[in-house]
Amino acid sequence: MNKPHQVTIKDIARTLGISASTVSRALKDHPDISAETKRQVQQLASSVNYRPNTLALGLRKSKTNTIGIVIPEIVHHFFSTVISGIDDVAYNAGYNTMLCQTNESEERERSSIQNMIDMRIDGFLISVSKNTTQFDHLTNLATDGIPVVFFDRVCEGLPSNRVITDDFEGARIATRHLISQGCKRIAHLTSASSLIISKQRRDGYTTALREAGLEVNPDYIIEADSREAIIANSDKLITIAPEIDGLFAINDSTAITAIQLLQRNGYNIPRDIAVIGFGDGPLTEIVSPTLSTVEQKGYEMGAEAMRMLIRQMESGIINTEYETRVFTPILQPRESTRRL
Amino acid sequence: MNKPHQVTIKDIARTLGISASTVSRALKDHPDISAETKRQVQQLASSVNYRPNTLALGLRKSKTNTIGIVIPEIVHHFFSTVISGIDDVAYNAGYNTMLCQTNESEERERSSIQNMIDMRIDGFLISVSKNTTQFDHLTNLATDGIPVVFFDRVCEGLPSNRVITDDFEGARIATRHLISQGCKRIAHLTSASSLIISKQRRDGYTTALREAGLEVNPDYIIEADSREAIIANSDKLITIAPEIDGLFAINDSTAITAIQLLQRNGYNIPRDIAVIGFGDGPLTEIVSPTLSTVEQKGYEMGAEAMRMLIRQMESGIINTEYETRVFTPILQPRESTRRL
DNA sequence: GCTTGTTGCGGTAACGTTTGCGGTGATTGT
DNA sequence: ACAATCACCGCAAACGTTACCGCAACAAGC
Repeated sequence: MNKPHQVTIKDIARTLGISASTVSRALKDHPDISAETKRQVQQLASSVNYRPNTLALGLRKSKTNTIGIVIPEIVHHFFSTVISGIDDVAYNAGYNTMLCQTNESEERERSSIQNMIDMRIDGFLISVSKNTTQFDHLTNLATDGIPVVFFDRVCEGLPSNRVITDDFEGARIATRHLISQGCKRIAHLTSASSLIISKQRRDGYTTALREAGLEVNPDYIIEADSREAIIANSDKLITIAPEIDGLFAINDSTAITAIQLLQRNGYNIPRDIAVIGFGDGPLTEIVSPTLSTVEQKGYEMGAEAMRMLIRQMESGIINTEYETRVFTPILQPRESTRRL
Repeated sequence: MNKPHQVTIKDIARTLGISASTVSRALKDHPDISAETKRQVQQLASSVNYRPNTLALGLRKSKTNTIGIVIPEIVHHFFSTVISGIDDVAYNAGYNTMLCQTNESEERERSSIQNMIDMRIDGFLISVSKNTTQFDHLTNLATDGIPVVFFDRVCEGLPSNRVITDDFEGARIATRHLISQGCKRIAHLTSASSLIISKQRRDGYTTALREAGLEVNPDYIIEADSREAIIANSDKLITIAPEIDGLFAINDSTAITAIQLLQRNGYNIPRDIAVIGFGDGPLTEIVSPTLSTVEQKGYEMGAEAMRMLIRQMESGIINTEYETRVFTPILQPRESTRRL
């Protein structure tokens, strides 16, 4: 059983003894076509289950109704919720989504984007890789007139549409919360300084300390942003553990791993050291003690990014005005910081 | 700044004063073309950054080098790892991936698949929705000659390519493990009976009980497959809690929620009731007690499914022979079942 | 000299769709 | 009765690419 020929407009035209253009117009209710002809065409079309060939359409109109998602890692609660939000909005608006994970590789980011350009994607939703150092493939999108919305991991310096969380403010809120619980010597687990979000969160952290008249100790800032990184750098954390009474981690899983490490070393959380995370995955209520964090709405961010992209694509105007939507994270205090 | 015209083969032909067919052949090193012409064409092509138009190619060859992923929910650790595996293999093989989540809706499953057919996707990777009751849209794929590999949630009765976990055996292993720890009255948290996987797991559970000479008590089988479902059915679980000494949950998050519920009601895990889950997400080592489970290799399953699909697509032969790859889950005993 | 073969390239059609233009036959207006 | 209007439809080109066929030029073989 070989590939059965998908029925085309020409087939309909042939069996009805009319021209392809008439069929095309009849299908889209063009006023030039008589009611009778329309009826015949539409009936036959639906009875043979005619479906327009999207490739031909895309070729003709240079519009594919497809958008590309470029994301560092799919297996990440935050990112997967973002994708989910994107996909739901896209589906309801009649767009298809192409997905590429870069695995934090710049080279893969470049080639994936190029692939999608080759497929004549209508627009991009991008969260840039941690290791991307050259940004020409991203700036080129703008000069090529392809609409882009960056989310979460945006591209510094490049004017663009953005959907981000207020990382600075979120970190400030988190740190302030620790201070309000009586912490005075607060450490911070951070990520690669190349990422804007980690810089912002660090700034929020130091700002909150200064505002409270507390000293910023560089030894208290450790670069570790994952379960693995904590384990690899456990000695650093253990070294400062006796001195500190608070810990702000750049994300939840890092916070949780730190808590487990500290607990195993005899520290009581939150009595000895209060710990707060960032992101609010599904983990926070499952661990013991439950993890305080600042909530990041991934689904909403994805949905909003998709809506923004649709606006950009459908406005027709490119490159004129950029939008930025900032989501302010919300403090979710739980047991891991309850000291009062 | 309007859309800059993407450079085409015709453009190259025009500036070089040769025909489009020559350019096309020169680009793919056709023997008919002289070395000199090839050199000129290839040099110009790369200097103006020529990229073939995938839509035109797809239209011409009815092959898009794109595959479609249809999945119930993205925000699910297991599924996101599967997607990750798919995407990595696809990327390395030069395929693009289109993604659709059905949100467990049959209607959305149908229309997403139809959308992707309209885009002339080369093949499908599908995990069917929980609520799908009619399967014609899936059987049609076979008659349309479109290669499909089902993974995890396969389509019963429909002969097809499959990548699955041995749910029966996994459940049997899990239940046996509870028995080996001295449990005699073991309850089971299950999912919608329409899903093959839940039926298989239930069968594995009852089989293990019977093999050990233990009685199967229908009251001990509760339909609850998520955090929310447990909370909604908490009274049922609490009712049987005094009688049971073991619990096998259909997935990890259900197991964890059950543990928390039981703990709040004064039960000690694993002393009073030993609990085991299924799936091995990232949660198992984070909770206290750490959760015993049977490990499901999502990434490998995705990768294998993609490889199988590639074989099917590139063999050219459709519909002749179907493959099935079964992954046997591995017991991961942790604290939640340690009674001996 | 004529055939045969080779090398290198161009023309055309085709994939499926849309669209501007034009053309037919019939109806209307004067 | 003649032009103007109208309703309805077909032609052909175009989107970018490739496969098939063919053709010119030139070399070689007899």
